This record gives sequence, structure tokens and C-alpha cells, in this order.
Amino acid sequence: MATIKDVAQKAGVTVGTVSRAFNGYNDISEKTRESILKIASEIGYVPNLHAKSLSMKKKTNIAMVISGLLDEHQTDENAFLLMKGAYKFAQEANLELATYAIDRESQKKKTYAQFCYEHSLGGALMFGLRTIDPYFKNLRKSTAPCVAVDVSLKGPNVGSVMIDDEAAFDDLTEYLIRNNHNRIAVLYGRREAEVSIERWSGARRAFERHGIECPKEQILYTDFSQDRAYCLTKEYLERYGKTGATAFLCMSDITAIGAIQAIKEMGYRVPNDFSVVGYDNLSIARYTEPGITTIDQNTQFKGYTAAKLLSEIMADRTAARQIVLPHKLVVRGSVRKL
Amino acid sequence: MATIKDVAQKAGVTVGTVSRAFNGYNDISEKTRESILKIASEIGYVPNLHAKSLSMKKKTNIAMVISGLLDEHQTDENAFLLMKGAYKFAQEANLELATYAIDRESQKKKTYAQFCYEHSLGGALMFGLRTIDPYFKNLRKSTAPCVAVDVSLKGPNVGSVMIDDEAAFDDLTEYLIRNNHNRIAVLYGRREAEVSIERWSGARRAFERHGIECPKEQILYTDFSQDRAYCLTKEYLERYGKTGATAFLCMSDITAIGAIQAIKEMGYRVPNDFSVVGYDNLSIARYTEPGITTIDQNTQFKGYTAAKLLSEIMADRTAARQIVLPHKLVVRGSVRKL
DNA sequence: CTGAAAGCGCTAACAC
DNA sequence: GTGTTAGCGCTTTCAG
Repeated sequence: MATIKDVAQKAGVTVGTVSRAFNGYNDISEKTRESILKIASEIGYVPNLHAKSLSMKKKTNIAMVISGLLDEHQTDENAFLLMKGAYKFAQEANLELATYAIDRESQKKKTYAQFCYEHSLGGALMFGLRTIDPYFKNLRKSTAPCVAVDVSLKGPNVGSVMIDDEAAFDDLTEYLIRNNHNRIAVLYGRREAEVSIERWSGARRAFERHGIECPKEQILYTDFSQDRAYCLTKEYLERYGKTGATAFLCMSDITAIGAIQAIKEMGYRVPNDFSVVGYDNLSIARYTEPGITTIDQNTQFKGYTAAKLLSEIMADRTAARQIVLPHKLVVRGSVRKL
Repeated sequence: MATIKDVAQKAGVTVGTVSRAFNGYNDISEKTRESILKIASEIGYVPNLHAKSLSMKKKTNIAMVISGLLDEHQTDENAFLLMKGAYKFAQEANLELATYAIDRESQKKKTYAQFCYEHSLGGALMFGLRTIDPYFKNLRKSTAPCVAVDVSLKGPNVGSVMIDDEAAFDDLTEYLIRNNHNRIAVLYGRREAEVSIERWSGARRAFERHGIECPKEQILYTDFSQDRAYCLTKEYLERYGKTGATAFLCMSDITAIGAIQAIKEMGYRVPNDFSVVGYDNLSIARYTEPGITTIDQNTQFKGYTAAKLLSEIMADRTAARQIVLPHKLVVRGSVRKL
């Protein structure tokens, strides 16, 4: 593969000149530039990005790093949409973007800043971070720029992009209440998860506003999995039948699907006998029968915004901030007005 | 951020020695190694991977490159599962893996080998390649190792991993026929797509084996989109009702979903009035009502296998070959025995 | 406008 | 065992 030296030699100039030709400097004659570019393309020269970033001070490469990629969780679709958004921005801003996976073990071995250094990164988007991840604690005092997605983080070099989970879940709950549901079971997410806590506090806010009680037995603690949601809903229905809740307020579309499955299997119908709402607006939510009323997070745009914020922070550290994106209630057929 | 120099200085040795300490050479005393490692971890030194690969001859980094990431297509879930599998192998084999996106325009500007050079890649997995992509033609004579996923490619440095689309679709068709369907409508994929052609020839094989006719009006050409499948199925049903096909053989789960939607909307039921089969085994296929009988490609394992093949090719060019992975018929509720 | 040379962080001979 | 040094491919002063 041709290097800058080969080009220089063929063009009868020095490597410095070739470099100038390629980097849009103006202190070079159009004639030499053209002849250099021509020769370069003839012999198929492309600059080696890593050699470049090594010799330059400024790092222009960024990354999206996914924590816990190999874990079994339901964020796959979200991660991919995020990637799409981030790549879109990277393309527009002419930034090199790569996606890496980093597990919990590696996080213990090296800090986020070290990860960036090792990969010559100017900064990265962090996705899939959980409270138990080592980076969760260290990140806010990182010296390397970072934008965390879906988790609230703020430091001199780190910002975050998310939606207001509490408000969104409040809206979702409100929608149920507006449809005259006041006995509402909650399919809670993973108990320790930050998002679960946020969402729960949104639900409570709505409940309190309307003077609605939510007794203990109406809170079903899942791990965000469909199976667990299915089992708990089934148990609940076996015990209470139609004397209990009239609606299931789920902290994710996946748990909503589990709930719907259980409801149907018990011979009930959605939304005629029970209403169900989800959260995330995965593509699945469109295809179930009935479609699931849910909260859309506009994930692709979130990725775009996160990448944009990162590039701002890289240019100017004081740009570090938290961005809260709007959410949207998506109404489909899974709720009946009582 | 600390460099190898800093470590050398603090340890009172030269950079060469530090390098030796870090790369498991044995011509170094255990004492100095330990002291170097200790100091390194104290000042938080981690080697810069790019500087390393620059100074070494052998490139050990690999990538998964996704063509057409930003295009609107339904392969998102597949791409992500593939990534998971590839990262799994990379982790086991201790390879650095990054994911890049490359659009059609960039493919025109630089060859695959140039892309690898520019990113200091030892090779890459290529996903999402279409026949219209520039790389599709150039790849087989590439000097840089490559493993293409889902498209048949073979060259001195390039191999591929896929399933036998023709055989798989044959199986799928056979399943319908075994259930006594002999008037079968085909929801064809994108007309020029290689996969469509393969699958069609599998269907034809099964048809011919059983002496079944498939008249022109029973072939509905979609673009793999749900909407198009929905429209065409609806038209078909409006025209023929229950006098036409008894089953819809779809080239993807997404088109199957479109078909099911149309069937239901016309007041018919699946599988009571019409049977439907899909292809891909997306997670969606489990959640529809009824679940869709489909072909599973074991996508994550495919990613794993592809990464493994790539590492083999990188070690030994003669390892370049095509690997055909087994597929599996997944039976769910969308087919009725006549 | 262009050449020369130092240096980015690291490895790999080659000495001693 | 360890130091020395020449690169890897590129950018960026500093001269001229």
C-alpha cells in the first residue's frame, strides 16, 4: 500500500509538501497540488488515519462505546438506532466514528480516559451504562470528553442526553387516568435500575395528582424481561381476575408484551378486558395485536444529538451540559376508555 | 496522559525495556518487569494501540463494516446480532474490533484495501453489501483479508459466511406443501436482490418436485417493505378472495407481517383462512398474533463464525473459503394443515 | 512556495 | 538483561 513517501518520490517533492497538498493549505501552488493529487490517486494513496492522529495534537476521532453489549438485555434495537443517529452526525460533521464494546471487566482495568487514550479518541458516546458499571462512578470526573446516553451525568468534560423519564411516565400514567382507569397495576422494571426509579416517580406523581392509590400488591417487580412480566401478570390475574386492576402500566414494551400474552392466555382480551401501555416504542410495539400505546424516545435523533454535543464539548469544554429531549406519547389500540 | 517515556523515566530504564515488560518477552528480569508494571499502573499508563500497530508490521485490529447503515432497510436487528457474535469472538481471541459504517459514495472513492489501510485494519467483516455496491465487484480481488456476510464471495483473501438461502427457502416451501397447500402466493423480495433470486429458486425447486404450478398472478413483487407487502396482499385478496392462494410464502418476516395485516383487515383469519410463512426469525416474529413460522439464520453465531474465519484468513491466506451455516425451520402458529 | 528535520508513541533489531 | 537507535506514516515548525 502506498505511503506519503511514495507519493512524494513520484511527484519529485518532499513529504511535507504532499501533506500540505492533502490538508488544504494555501501556501502551496495550485500546480504542485494538482500534480500531487493526481499522482496520489494514480498509485492509490490514502493517508493512514492513525499515523495522522498520532502526529497531530488534536484528536478528531470519536467513538460510540457500548457497555454490556454481550449481556442479555433488550436494548439492542435502541443501541442500533442510536448508532445510526450518531453515524449520521459524524458523516455530516466529517468525523471518524467507530463503535466499540466494553464489558464490565475491562472497565475495572482501565478508566474511561485511558480507553480514549489507547484508541486515540477525542471523546466518545457512552451507551448502556448501568449504575453497577465502574465507569458510572468515574465518568463525571473524566478528563476525556464524554456524552452519556440515557443516564444523567455531568462533569467538566462530560454531558448527557436523555429524555425526562419521570415526565414521560407521568404522561403515560395520565393517559390511562384520562381514560378513566383508576385501578392500575404497575409492571416495574429492574428494581435497582435508575430508569425504573425515575419512571416510578413519574407514575406516583400522576397518581397523587389524581388521588389514586397504588397498593403494594399492584406493583409487580420484573427484571424488564418478557418472561418475568408474563409470569407475574398471570399470577396476578389468577388471584384477582377482573376484580383487580383494569390497566397494566408497563415500564417497557417488552414487559407490556409479556403482560398482553398472559392476559390473552387467561382468556381475556386487550383492550376490552384490560388495557396495557408500554414504553420505548420498539418496532415490535406496532406489530402486536393490538398495537401498544407507548412512549417514543426518538432514539435515532438522540444518537444524533449526543454526537453533536460531544463534538461541541471537544471544541469547547464549557459546552458540557445535559440535554433533555422531548418524548412523545404514541397512541395505539391497547387502551380502552372506561 | 502518560506515555511509555514517562514510565521509562520513573522506572529508571529505557523505553525499550518498558516495551519488553509489556509485551511478555522473556529476556527481561522478573524484578524489572514487576517494578515497571507497578509504576505503570501507578501513573495510569496504557499503551496507545495505534502507535503500536503503526510501529509493528502485523496488523491485529479488525472491523465490522456496515454498508448502507443509513439507508432505510430492515436489517437493523440482524446487523446488531451479527455485531454481538463478532464481538464475542473478538473478546475470546483477544482481537480489537471496531464497527464502521461506509456508504456507497465512500466506496466509490476508496477501495476496500484502502479503507483497511487507512484504518490500520488487518481485515474486516463486510455486512449489508448489495450487488449495486462498488465493493461488491472489487472485493473478490482484494489484497486485504475480508469476510463477507450473507453474500457469496470468494477470492485469494476473501471468504464469506451465509446460509444456503435456496435450500432454506426450499424447506420453507416444502413445509407449506406438506401441510397440503398447493395454491401458494409468493411475496417476492426486492427484485434484483441476490437473496430474492436465491430464495425464489428454492421455492421453484420445491414446487417442481411436487408438480405445483405458480402462475404469474400469484407472484407479488415487494421491495421487502411491510407497506408494499400489505398493499399487494390486499389487492390480491380483493381480487381473488378465497378462490386464490391458500398460503402466502414471504421472503422476509417483515413482508409476512404486511401480509398478515392485510389478511386481518379484509376480515380473514390467520391461519384459519390463510396461512403465512416468513423468513429471518426476527424477534418480532415471536410476538405477532399468531407467531410466524419462519426460517432462523442464527445470526449471532453467523457473526461469530465470520469473525473466526477472518482471523483464520489473516493468519493464513489459504484459509479463505465460503462457509455455509445450517438454517432451521421455526414452526409457530401461522400455518394451518389443510 | 518548498525542503529539511523534529517528533507523535511504540517496537524491534543490534549492541554491550 | 538492558540501552541504543532506526523506523512506522504523518504533521508542523523553521529556514530559505
